Amino acid sequence: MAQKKMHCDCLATIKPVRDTLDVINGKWKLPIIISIGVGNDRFTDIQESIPGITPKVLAKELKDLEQHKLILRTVIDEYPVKISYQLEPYADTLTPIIYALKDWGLNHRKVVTAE
Amino acid sequence: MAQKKMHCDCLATIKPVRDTLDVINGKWKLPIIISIGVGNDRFTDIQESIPGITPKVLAKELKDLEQHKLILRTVIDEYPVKISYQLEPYADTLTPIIYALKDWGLNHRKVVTAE
DNA sequence: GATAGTACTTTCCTAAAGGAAAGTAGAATT
DNA sequence: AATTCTACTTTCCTTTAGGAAAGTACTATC
Repeated sequence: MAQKKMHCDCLATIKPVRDTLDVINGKWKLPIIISIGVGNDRFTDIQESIPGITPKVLAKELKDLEQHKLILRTVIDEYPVKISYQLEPYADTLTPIIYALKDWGLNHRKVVTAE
Repeated sequence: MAQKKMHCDCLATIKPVRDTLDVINGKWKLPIIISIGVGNDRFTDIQESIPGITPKVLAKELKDLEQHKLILRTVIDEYPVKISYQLEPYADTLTPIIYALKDWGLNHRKVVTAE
């Protein structure tokens, strides 16, 4: 028998984790979802609520998130024309992830500053 | 008074989330932690357990994770010299994040294939 | 002296992410 | 005709991530 030392299989966890990372990867997608979730529905408000984001990056990420059915873009036909961004209900399923990341980040800051 | 329309403040959430993302960003760090956590402690085993990873990328990410005190690198002085990678206890604090990402990924696959 | 085994490193390359600064579009107001 | 407002777009550039293929270092065994 070709008995080899085998690595332990962990694909059952790695694969879904990577599926998720493919959707919410990068520096900006979760911050944008958080910002919209908290009530910022206009391009400029979202931009101002996220330090360091440029309009180019914001526009690109908003398109990505729209394609992933996480946010909804609505044109409001007033003067001047406004655009409203809202979370799709599906975006709420990201809440546990956001809280897990927030909690870890808060604790990590304590750990790092305690050093 | 210079009353402006104000964006809603969400920095209390965005900042810790970004702190976390700074540590576990990229395609490979969480898969590596999962692999080591499940029992793969050797370079080659970790490499084989994560589809698509190259030795160069694995070596770099292992160094990053070691610097962040998430894994421990131990030299075993046998012949041939072996290296053992283990999770630091601190890496266990990432478990809630990993499960949240795994659960979301599993559900997302259902959602996407149902379309 | 050659070979094997483990854990990488090196080189070279492409693609994607990110950023600064300025510009544009379309309609209403002055 | 010029200005204002919102929501972007455009250009140009730098940085980072990722990947393929081959090579290296060390030591023990044959």
